[in-house]
Amino acid sequence: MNTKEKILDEALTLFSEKGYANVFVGDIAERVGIKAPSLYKHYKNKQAIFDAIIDEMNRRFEEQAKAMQINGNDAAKDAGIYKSMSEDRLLKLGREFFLYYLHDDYNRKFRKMLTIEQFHEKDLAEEYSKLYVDDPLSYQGMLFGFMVTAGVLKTDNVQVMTLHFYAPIYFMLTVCDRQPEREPEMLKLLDAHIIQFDRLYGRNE
Amino acid sequence: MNTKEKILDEALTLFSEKGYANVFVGDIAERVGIKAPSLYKHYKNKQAIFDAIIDEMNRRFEEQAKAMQINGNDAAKDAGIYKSMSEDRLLKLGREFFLYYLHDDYNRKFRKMLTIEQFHEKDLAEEYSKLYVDDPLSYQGMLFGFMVTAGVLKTDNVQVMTLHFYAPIYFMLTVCDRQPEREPEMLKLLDAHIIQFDRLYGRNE
DNA sequence: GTCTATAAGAAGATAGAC
DNA sequence: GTCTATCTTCTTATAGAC
Repeated sequence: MNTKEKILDEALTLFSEKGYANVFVGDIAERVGIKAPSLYKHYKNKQAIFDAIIDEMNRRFEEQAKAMQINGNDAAKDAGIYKSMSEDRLLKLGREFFLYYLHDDYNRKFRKMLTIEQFHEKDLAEEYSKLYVDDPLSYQGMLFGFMVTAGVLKTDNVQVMTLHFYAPIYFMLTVCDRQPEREPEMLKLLDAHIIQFDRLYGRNE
Repeated sequence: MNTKEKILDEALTLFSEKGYANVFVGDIAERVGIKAPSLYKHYKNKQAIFDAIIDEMNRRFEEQAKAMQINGNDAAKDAGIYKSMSEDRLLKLGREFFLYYLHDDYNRKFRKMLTIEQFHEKDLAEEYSKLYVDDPLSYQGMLFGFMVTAGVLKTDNVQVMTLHFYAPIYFMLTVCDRQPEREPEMLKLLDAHIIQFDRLYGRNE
């Protein structure tokens, strides 16, 4: 990793812990292993570092979204994989999603940074809602739509069913972001949530 | 309202919009209608204002919690009010809870302030989780426990049922805090959520 | 690209008159 | 209790040598 990338990396770490205003250019420089003035050879000013983080994370999320869309569309053609969607498989999927979002450094730090900065600018509020409200509901809603078609889930309101699946997961994610020591407790609750979800919405044949 | 109270009030408003670090003592003073140095006759320093907000809000929440506990216990003795808990009544209760938390100035501003500051100190993380995770789950879990006993709701896991009711409400609350223009959309979704919740968990006799 | 030195300005807080 | 004036410290950012 070159210096310019390392600056973004360390800045993200600090912003996610203290928020933009409480991080000083000198703090970032120290972590990178340079002095504050050297940092201005890489970025015009402190705000430019923040903006570069947003741009870089947007790039990554778009890349990821594209990959998921392809997966989703491929899966749609093969309804068989949904027909065989047992409770165990739903559990595995839920846990993987949860643990990935929780433990992936970029995801966790960026989410925490946006949590702190979401009220500061309209753009950031929209970014937060896109990433943690609308995109997940839309993507998971699509998958659940397939499952309803395939007959493994049953509902007359896919949107609310998706909300019932995702909102508790989001809720537990925010608890772990705030209090990482509660992760074991939340993992247990996550399993109980998915099992109950499957019993409520599954065909249970 | 005297000056000392007005300082707390204006500080809370500013902290909830910009976060502690982005609010300057002069900003608070200006809103109160005095100059910055005068403010130091009322509070030792900026941090003392923040601490006083926390203390004052804790006092209010404890007061409120005490009142709710009394209501809850009284209600427990009168199981009849749960037996007659129709879908319409559940809807009304859900909406009232949601709109109160969303529109009550102290609630909304304090929640936003804690959202911004939750990662800054362990105490604040615990405060946030107490107010918006554990206390609501515990209180609503108690009410739902009564309803299960009364036979209007049916489940073998009250904890997860409570999570299924509360997490979507919390989720929609955070959306409205971030993007108040989405309130109508969220109110519609709230109704759909509660109706579906009632159909999933209600006895539907 | 990194450093030291330093300018420029902001923000918290105090002193002391009224 | 409020004000003006001021101090001190911190922070961003630039200048210019290496």
